[in-house]
Amino acid sequence: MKARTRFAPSPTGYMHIGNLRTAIFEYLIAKSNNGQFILRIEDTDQKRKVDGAIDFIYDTLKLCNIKVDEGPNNVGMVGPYIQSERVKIYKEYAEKLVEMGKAYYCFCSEERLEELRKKAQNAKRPFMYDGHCKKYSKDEIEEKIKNGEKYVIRQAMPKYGTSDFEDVVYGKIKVDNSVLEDQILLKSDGYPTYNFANVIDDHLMGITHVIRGNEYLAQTPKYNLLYEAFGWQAPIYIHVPMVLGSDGIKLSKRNGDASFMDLYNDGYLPEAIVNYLVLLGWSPANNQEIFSIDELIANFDPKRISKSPAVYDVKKLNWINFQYLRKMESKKYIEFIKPFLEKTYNLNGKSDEWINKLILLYQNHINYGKEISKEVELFFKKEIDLDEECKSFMQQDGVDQTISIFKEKIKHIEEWTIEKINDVINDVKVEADVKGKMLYMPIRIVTSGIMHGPELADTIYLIGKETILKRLESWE
RNA sequence: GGUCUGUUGGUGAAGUGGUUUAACACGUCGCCCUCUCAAGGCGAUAUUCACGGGUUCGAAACCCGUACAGACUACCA
Repeated sequence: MKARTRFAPSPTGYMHIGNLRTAIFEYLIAKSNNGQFILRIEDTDQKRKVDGAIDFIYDTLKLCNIKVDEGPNNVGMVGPYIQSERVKIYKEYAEKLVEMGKAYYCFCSEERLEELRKKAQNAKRPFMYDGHCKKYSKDEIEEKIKNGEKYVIRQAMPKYGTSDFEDVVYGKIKVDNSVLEDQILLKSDGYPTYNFANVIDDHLMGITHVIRGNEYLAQTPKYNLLYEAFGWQAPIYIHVPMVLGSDGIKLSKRNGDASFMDLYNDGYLPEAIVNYLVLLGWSPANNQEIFSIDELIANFDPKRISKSPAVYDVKKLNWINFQYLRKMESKKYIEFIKPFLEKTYNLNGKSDEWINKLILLYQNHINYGKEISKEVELFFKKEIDLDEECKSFMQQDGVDQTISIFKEKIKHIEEWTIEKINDVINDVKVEADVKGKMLYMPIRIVTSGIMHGPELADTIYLIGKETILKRLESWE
């Protein structure tokens, strides 16, 4: 079966990873069924609209290697793809529904609704619109509209019986019709509500699989009633569990790094983010953890989506990103990391060869791009400042001798290469008759000022002859 | 309050009635390697699947109840 899925965000200019994950699931289901992935912008709430949001969504998806087959910027056969440009369509269908007796005009004022709400609250009863406006005749309605009275169109829910449907991940969901409210389909500003627009659009756009957050699970019977009223076939429903923050609360802007762009800017690879996100709430039949997008398409099975919410955990993302980073080709890796280095350090006067070596030195040290800056700090410090641990190490017998031999040898080194530096260290080993810690640590401390760092010869090489000699001179 | 949903270790999770004395991965801890850090290797880390009943020869898995959590209950999506 060919699938058509859709990603239908509202254009708020921000995408948290829960949203992105839904988009990924939608994309994977479309592609694993040889189908299309559609982008539809749900901007029926005009107050929340943000300029440039559509391009932002396209950019994000593109970074993630998710190709939009049809959408506002690459229009297909079932456009327009922005709901605010489809208001005529919704109005037409809403009126059709009224004619069929499945919906009705409602002229109730906000005040009246407010009063009903209060009454319900006082009586500790759930609030439900009372169907007050159902009573108007066709003529009365026409009259009211002619007089410019504001109206909405509400769906007329059945009062008895139950509605059920089958969800791919949650199974059978059953709801009593009596708890379904006569929800608003068309708002008084002429715009449809989400509840209406999504049904009309999904049908008109030929959407076969609806993938969305499980907050819609209990609402779906209402949508099915709409499909039924029009005589349309309801799509396959795949409701997905929420993504929670580490505090166990639903992700939101306030979680900071829960936004894709924040992660991207911190130097997480989009492939790694996608890979991680797919594993939140879904698991493959085998134990594979690292997936290319094509492998995901080949392996994704919506039946294996979990029912319970997943907590977003950066530690695992770090690990996955690290797996991608370490497997990158040197050239690509350097290209990727360099901007993060440039952000914190002035690289003027440093050769490309130096920069590249430095970056490569840390290929298996960092989890994400931004981490490079604190790792390489020692190579940009002018002064070294020994801590207590270093100082006390340097108090030991024989250390001074090791240093002076090293000083002498390194001063007369022929070429400043890692190999030659290693030769010098080896010579010191023989001449001073020390090895292991007693050989390396004194040299390490005097040259770099710290006890922990990458390979000594590399470190010395990158710090540079001039600085090394200066540090050795000022020792004692 | 009502409706719907969920509950396996710090985290992601496997598991659909019987080699499960609960996989795998992240994390954490320990050991090895090593001048150190990182990486890598090895090992430890849930007497038990929210709780209480049942069904069954046998339950994390099936049923019922309770607790807790979340979502929905908007002219938001």
